[in-house]
Amino acid sequence: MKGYSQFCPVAKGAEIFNERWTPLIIREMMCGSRRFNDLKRGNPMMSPSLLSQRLKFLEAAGVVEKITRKGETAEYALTESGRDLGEVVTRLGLWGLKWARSRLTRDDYDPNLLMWDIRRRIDTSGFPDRRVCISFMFRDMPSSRRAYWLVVDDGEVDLCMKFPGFDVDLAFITTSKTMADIWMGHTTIRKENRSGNLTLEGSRELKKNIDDWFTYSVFSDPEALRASLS
Amino acid sequence: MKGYSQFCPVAKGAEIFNERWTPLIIREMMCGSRRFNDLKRGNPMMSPSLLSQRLKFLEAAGVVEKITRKGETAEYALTESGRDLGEVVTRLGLWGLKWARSRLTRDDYDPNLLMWDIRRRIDTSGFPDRRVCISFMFRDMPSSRRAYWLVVDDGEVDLCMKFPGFDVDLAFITTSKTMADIWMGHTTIRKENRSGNLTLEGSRELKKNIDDWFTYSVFSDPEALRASLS
DNA sequence: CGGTATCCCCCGCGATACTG
DNA sequence: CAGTATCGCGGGGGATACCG
Repeated sequence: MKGYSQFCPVAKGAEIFNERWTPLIIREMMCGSRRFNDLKRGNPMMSPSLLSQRLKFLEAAGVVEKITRKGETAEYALTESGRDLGEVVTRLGLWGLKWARSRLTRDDYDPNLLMWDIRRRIDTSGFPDRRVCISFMFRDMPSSRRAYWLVVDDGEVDLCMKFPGFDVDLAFITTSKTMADIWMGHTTIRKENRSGNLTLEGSRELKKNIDDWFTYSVFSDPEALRASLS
Repeated sequence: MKGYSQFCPVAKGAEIFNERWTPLIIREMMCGSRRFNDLKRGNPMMSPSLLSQRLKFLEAAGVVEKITRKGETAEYALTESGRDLGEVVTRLGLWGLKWARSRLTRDDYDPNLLMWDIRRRIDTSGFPDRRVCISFMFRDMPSSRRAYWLVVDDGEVDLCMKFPGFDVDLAFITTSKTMADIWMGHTTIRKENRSGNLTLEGSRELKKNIDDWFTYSVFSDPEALRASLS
């Protein structure tokens, strides 16, 4: 993007922040993604060349640093400047949550992204010492994005888009919109379960403890999120 | 800008906020501009058609409202949503002030914009009950943007780019960069006056009271600005 | 003054392929 | 897995003219 030819700090900030995709790259990093393909996965519609270009620009702008250790794959991290900018991203998100919810379209409810988000925040600390498989079935989606499996093993959570071949311990059966609304904290698992929009099938134990291991989006509690900002 | 196809509130916010020029339009409104040409003057590099387009978009997004009173010229104002978004703009500015200052280029020091900003914040309450004319001469600028006059009369401040024909009560003689640095609070009038980067010629009275009527940018006091945010 | 209409260029960026 | 290379188009947006 060309500059604004203004000395105003808002203009100088916008020259960096207002590039397309930039807030979403920073958000992804704040959520813990450090590798190229993780960043890409969090932004599936972004082409790799554009992501590469943006990362270089943000690096030059002092927002991101690339860490290359020999033998290891490169990682990207926010600098102090980047973490500061991350607070702007969060506040933009809080604004979006409050004022732009009505602009959500069907296209926005992509289960790929939703599952990628959910996967990241599964709390495995209370899980049994064996492999656990949790399936998600989105009735409203075409076969290509209808079914997902989270495989929890030894504290690791893997997201599969093909049946991994393991017994399913718990199945979520719902729509992508209901699941996204749950994830965003606009409703709860228990409420949607009771109303019939969400069916849970499988382990009683996992169902009982669901509030312990199924962690909602950080935006599900706006007050707490806002309070966490400086 | 096409959307991101993401339900994430950051993405929905960015679909509105991250359009080119949008933060600067909102900043301009926060500073009190309400009419089309005032908004345009605060963003001289923006074409009128694009400004018109953006205003329509922001109106549709619920950020701006257009107020049309018959017989009067249309005005634009921030809605509650827009004022909320204004806080994001301010925080982006605070970030830019802290982390993007080094990216300032010569192009950014446009005296037109600087004078437009200064004009807006002259405090006329302590001025005498007669017309006062204050000139600004930027030594480093070509003739087209070398000289400006602020004419204060009856509490109104007019910005002239041609000599208005009035006696000059006080003259600022400096460079655009020094004046911008003063305006942004990176230095002060007195300091630059002493060091010789700024020459003040004219009324002793106006010089003595200069801290009363020459108001710096809101960004000159970041702590106070931050404290003013919710 | 307060915009709209038009034209056209350029480049951002999406798509795809490919490479180490 | 971690990117780079290439290509082509679409439309964003800059410039200018014009209208009510």
